[in-house]
Amino acid sequence: MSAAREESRVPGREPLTAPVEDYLKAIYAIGRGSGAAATNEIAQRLALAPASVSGMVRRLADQGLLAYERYHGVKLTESGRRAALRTLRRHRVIEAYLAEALGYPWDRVHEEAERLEHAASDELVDRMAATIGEPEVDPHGAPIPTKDGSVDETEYTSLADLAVGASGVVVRVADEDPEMLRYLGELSILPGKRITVKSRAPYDGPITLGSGRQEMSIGPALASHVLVAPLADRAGKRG
Amino acid sequence: MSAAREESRVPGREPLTAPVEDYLKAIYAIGRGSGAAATNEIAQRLALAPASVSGMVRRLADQGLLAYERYHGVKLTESGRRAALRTLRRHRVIEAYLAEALGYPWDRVHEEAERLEHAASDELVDRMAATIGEPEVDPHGAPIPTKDGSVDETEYTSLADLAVGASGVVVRVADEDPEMLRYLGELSILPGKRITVKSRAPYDGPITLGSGRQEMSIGPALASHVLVAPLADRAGKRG
DNA sequence: GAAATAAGTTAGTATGTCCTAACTTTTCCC
DNA sequence: GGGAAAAGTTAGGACATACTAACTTATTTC
Repeated sequence: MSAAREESRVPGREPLTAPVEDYLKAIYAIGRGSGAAATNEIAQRLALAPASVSGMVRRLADQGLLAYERYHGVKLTESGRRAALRTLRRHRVIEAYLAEALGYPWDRVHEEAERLEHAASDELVDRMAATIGEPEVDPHGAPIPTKDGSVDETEYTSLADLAVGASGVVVRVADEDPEMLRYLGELSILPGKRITVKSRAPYDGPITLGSGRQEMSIGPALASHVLVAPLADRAGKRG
Repeated sequence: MSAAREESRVPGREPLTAPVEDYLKAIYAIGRGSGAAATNEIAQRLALAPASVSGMVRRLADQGLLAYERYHGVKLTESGRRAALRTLRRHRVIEAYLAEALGYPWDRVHEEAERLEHAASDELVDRMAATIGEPEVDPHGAPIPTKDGSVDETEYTSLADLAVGASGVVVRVADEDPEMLRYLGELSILPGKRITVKSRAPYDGPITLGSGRQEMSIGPALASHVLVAPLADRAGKRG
């Protein structure tokens, strides 16, 4: 490799390429850190052909980032997990910074962060985090991994699983689709909001919610992306 | 190309690759917008083998970004010049932002900007510029191209060319070497500083400068990177 | 103006990442 | 448990970018 390529390395971390970082992030997201990831699912997340994934996971396994058994999916090694979390930290700090410091709307931070995360040095990310007061979550409520590689992996309840009558505080919206985010924003279903399930139509029908003095109705597909911390004032989970 | 690659395109501008943007910037810098650039000089700036440049330059010419005549160097076309200035604007706005908003020292903004310039959208760059008050120069005093593609191309006098007795205001340091920048910082030779040439030793010897109540001596190699706007209070240029 | 030197090009190769087409293995279902 | 469907792999190729080695063109120098 040339001197120019050497120079393009990002200081403060291993010189993983952007595609490699994307693979690791995807595998982490699928396995939530622990479980195995299927070739097809990786391919779908990254919008690649399954054949391309087969080739790449072999190389990542050779580099010690993945444990790979042919025909049986992959798992992150400890080293792979650390790399994935470093990228995830960069992504989420950048998202938080764009929203806080530069006034980005929450539906557009993801796309920008998706590119910057590969180019930003750890120093930049740390300065961003310090400037906005060491945030613990990104604008969608996703937890930001710490520098030493730990993350809050609490599994929250989806709004689609909250029983009628139960209340909860929205902690996270687990989707980056700008349209969906804008719509939720209009309904003011945002991290921190308190919400009560008023009713639920049968056959996976619309869910009626109360939030403050507002009342609204959303479909289960949307609700499934809204994660809440249930409040212990009434019922528990749905059956 | 795959959907993933499509997605990685930066919105708000042509999807030029990072290497292509680097070539255009280098060619612009060599030709200062107008003149021709030699293959070898491009290669040296980018730390590439001349043969690699021959290949790339042909492709850029095919794309209409360069005018290329075999064995006779290249020139930017109007379209190439515009692309170069867009990248230069991104680079310099980012440098200014890193220094202003994130407290980066002036000797480290270049390296970070060198990577971010390829990943940042025009929207991000515009928000950065707006946030720090639409700067006109970067931390080294280099002019920031405007969105519509114009730049201040004033040619300033180098400190090495300023006559004994003449004064000037430092407008720019035309080098990105961190060590050099730190040294100049220690001497407090910074954009905006007023400086007088007190004496000049023969045979390209050290130049003695006065700045405020300070007096110091620098070599001509260093002085040649310090650009000044001469003040009309005493002598003119050195012959 | 011809030889020496400098500058630039082509040819052939490598690397990383992607693709499609064809094949193999695993899983599912009756 | 055997065949269909789903999942995954290999083979072979493309593309962008880089390299080295060998060659060609341009420039300098006497």
